[in-house]
Amino acid sequence: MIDGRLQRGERTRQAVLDAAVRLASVEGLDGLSLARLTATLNVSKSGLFTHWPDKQALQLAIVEHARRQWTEYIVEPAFRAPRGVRRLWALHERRIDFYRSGQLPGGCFFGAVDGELDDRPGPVRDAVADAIGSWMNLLARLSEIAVEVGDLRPGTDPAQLAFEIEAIGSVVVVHAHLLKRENSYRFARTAVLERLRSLSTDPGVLPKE
Amino acid sequence: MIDGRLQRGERTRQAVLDAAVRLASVEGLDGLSLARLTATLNVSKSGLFTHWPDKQALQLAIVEHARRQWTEYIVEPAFRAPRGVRRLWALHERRIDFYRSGQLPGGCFFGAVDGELDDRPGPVRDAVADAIGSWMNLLARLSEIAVEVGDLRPGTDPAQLAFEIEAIGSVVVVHAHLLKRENSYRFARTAVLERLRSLSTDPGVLPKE
DNA sequence: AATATTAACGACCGATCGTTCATATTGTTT
DNA sequence: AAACAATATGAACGATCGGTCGTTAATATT
Repeated sequence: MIDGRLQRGERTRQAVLDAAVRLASVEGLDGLSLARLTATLNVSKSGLFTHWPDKQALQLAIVEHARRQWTEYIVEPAFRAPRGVRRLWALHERRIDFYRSGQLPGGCFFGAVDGELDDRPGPVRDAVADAIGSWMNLLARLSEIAVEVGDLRPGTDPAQLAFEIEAIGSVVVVHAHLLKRENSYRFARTAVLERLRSLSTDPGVLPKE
Repeated sequence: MIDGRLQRGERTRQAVLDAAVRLASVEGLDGLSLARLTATLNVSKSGLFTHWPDKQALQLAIVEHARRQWTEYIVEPAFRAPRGVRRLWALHERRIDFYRSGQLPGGCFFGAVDGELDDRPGPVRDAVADAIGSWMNLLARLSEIAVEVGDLRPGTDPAQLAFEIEAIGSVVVVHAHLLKRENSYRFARTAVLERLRSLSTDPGVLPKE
């Protein structure tokens, strides 16, 4: 038995979070004002406080929502690739495709908010740092596994490789949106692909380009 | 003969811009409010309008100021290194040192503002895009020269290499400040150094680590 | 049918935003 | 000394910010 009232609330909540992540990918989390958020929705400003006690709680929910989207669109599909270097590559490829698909108008939620939270302590900052930290750990762990299964040469530093992949992946948004350089997506593919091939024991398992 | 009034104004202007770049490296350009900017200075909020007609004009001046600092602290010193791959490396090294030195509390002005201006048209956005675009062109040009003088292997794509160096350089701020990972600076050094060595005709001209 | 519960709203609050303006202060020119 | 020019200020403005409150609509429970 389903309570129609709770159902209605849940529907609204998801609609707000969807719009919020989209908006925040452009304006950031602080730049996002409640009035402008509700402007494009069938929700009043005071209606937001039915679901979240204050703006900070909403911001935390937004971060959580963006994180779920990231997992759903990028991490989970990549895990359909076989273990080792191919899974690592799939992760990067999915990410670039996600950016290029224009799913979020600003390109990337985390890219839009990381700059404004750098040195501003608080729960929101911690939540974003935790999300990005987990992503980094995932990259490092998959790199480690790729070494263990023999795809990548022994001696390869997983943390170093994770750092490099993340660098290439994160800079592409700025270059594509701010500098309007469409070739950024290709550069980002090439950079990581060549790097992985150079570390691979058998480059043949990776695509040619 | 110097007009003491103009002198005074110029002194104030520089003090404001210095503080503004520092503050904006943490809060961004929009997050920066005039009241908070003047709070730490001996200037009233209305006093700002003596020097700039509105906030946007001030923001443009701030971008210009940050750009001058970037040139002064990073580009010019790097040009004391000999032409070729060593100059390219010096550029990256100076940049990482600038970040690590903590000259700006937020680490990097452009890193703090690029996310919030991604898709928001206007003169400020254009100014930031122009600054970063020039920097990219410099990286690409120095890469090109490094190929021409024979330091880097022929066939090296300067734009691709510039993209990779910029990626490594820009991500280090987020990792050091948001994730508080001190090893980011070392990762960023190693990544570019190894990349350049792998492309060099004579890796001996580059430092070992 | 009467009562609780949940979702959502409009009106309003104090604080802060960027901005204007009349005025004061300081330094230069005549 | 008088007139002028540049710098800087405090008080106030309308707009917008995040947030509160009393009320209504819809659904569920008794």
